[in-house]
Amino acid sequence: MTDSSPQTRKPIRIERSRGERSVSWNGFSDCHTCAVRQSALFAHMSEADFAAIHYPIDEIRLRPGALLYDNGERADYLFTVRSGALKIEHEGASGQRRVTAMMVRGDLIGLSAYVLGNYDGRVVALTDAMVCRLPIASLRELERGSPGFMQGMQEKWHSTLVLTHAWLTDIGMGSVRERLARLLLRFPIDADGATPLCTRRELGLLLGDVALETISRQMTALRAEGVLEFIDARGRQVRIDRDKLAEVANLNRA
Amino acid sequence: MTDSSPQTRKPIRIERSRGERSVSWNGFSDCHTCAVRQSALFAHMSEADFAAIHYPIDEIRLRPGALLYDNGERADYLFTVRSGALKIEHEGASGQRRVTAMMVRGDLIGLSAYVLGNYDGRVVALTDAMVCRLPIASLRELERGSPGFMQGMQEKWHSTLVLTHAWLTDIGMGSVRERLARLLLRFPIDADGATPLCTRRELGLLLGDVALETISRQMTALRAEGVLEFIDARGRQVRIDRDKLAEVANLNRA
DNA sequence: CGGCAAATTGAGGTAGATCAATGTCGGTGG
DNA sequence: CCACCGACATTGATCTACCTCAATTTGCCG
Repeated sequence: MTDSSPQTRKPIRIERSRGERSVSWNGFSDCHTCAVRQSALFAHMSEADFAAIHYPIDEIRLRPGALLYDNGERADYLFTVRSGALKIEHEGASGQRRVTAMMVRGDLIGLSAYVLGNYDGRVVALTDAMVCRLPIASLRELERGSPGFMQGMQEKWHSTLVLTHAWLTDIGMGSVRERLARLLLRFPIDADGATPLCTRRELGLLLGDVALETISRQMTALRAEGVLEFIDARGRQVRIDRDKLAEVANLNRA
Repeated sequence: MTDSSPQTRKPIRIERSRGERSVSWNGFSDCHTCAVRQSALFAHMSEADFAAIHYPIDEIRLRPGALLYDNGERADYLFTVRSGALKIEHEGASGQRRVTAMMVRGDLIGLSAYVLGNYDGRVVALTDAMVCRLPIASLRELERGSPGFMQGMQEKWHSTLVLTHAWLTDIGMGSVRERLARLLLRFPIDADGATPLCTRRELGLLLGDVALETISRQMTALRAEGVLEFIDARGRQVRIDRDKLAEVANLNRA
């Protein structure tokens, strides 16, 4: 509908490398055809509202281990996840890190920055991932323009809280075996039915400081039971028998 | 300033007994002299705004174990804590309960109900506690009337999130000894310098399903070390050497 | 006084941590 | 192409923090 001032669309190279792991700009998002648009922030926005965004929405590719943002950084963008998985970490008073959520397709990242102006927590990619980068300035425009926006924002905010609570109970309680099962079920499946994972060490951290050896043992056990099939020899990509795995995950209190 | 329509102030007996444990109405809150008013929702509200509340703010006394509200109940009130301690519980997909926060003096309870209309989670008193009951209808009036209100609400909301994250890291990670130490430090101290606690079982649940025997052993150990002094014979009330206890709590990663 | 709920204390079992060795893949440089 | 390397995974052998089961004690309340 409107011309989204194409001249502002200069391709920005985001360079925030972390060893060889990197974050890179990947092109402009075609929001109109994006499946995520339905589930994300814009669910009940009209096409007209949507077209009124005068800033470009970039698409960013993250490799495993890449840092999307760190705690306290000045925030100009929010993000929605298109593919892959990322973790949100928060730091305790005495320096301990704790994962408070895992974000997948459709989830909105960085929401509290909309209120605070700075990012709260730390976001790292677990697998290869794609995110869309939404300029906060655009969102503020929308807030002025469209009436239902702020309510949608609040709902989204609330659902973030719910997400965290679900994470806590699912991932924080029970035997390692159960919790690992629940965690694996949260990883997104790609087109060919495979599930790309992160390192065993990282899986252990996601479960809240579980030794990587313990994870390894549980993984091999699950493979032996036919719940997992290793695609990659290292078991970085697996095929999951979701019914069986759900069974394992549900062995909790009556 | 305004007449707060005293005729609406009929003393309501709240009866929601739970065995002998009960919730009871205790009188009308004198908000103007309430120390909590500073830290709570009304921090930057003018006296005039405040006087414009046309519903009574009741004060409620809760005995240990009393249920303030349960998940899914229709919500007409928010609460602020005047004294004592309460826990917030959330239920996981497979029925496990997990404590997601402990609320003490000045904390605001039930905030998400302001958006949803129903309570999210379950709130139970850990010790004797007093809370103020704020009619949501009043808050909506304020939202219309005073401009800074909604922002204050969002900040409060955000700080709730931060509280939960702090809880997670402090209480969810490390040895039982450390975590117990951090938990004890969170209990409020009453006028005479004593700290009323809850049962060992309950302490175990707060730490996320720790056996009550383990708690008992740790408590006696801490007493033997002179970190705690038991006032009550049963150790339901203790005097805490906060420096020593903080030391115990900080034995974490370098 | 009897009865009940909470706390303590002991003994033994177990999930998971820790230490250590080996195996395997993927890359990088000669 | 091979040789080497570093990161990751596996596997085994202990070790230990914590759970579980069980007995006993101690208030507290009708």
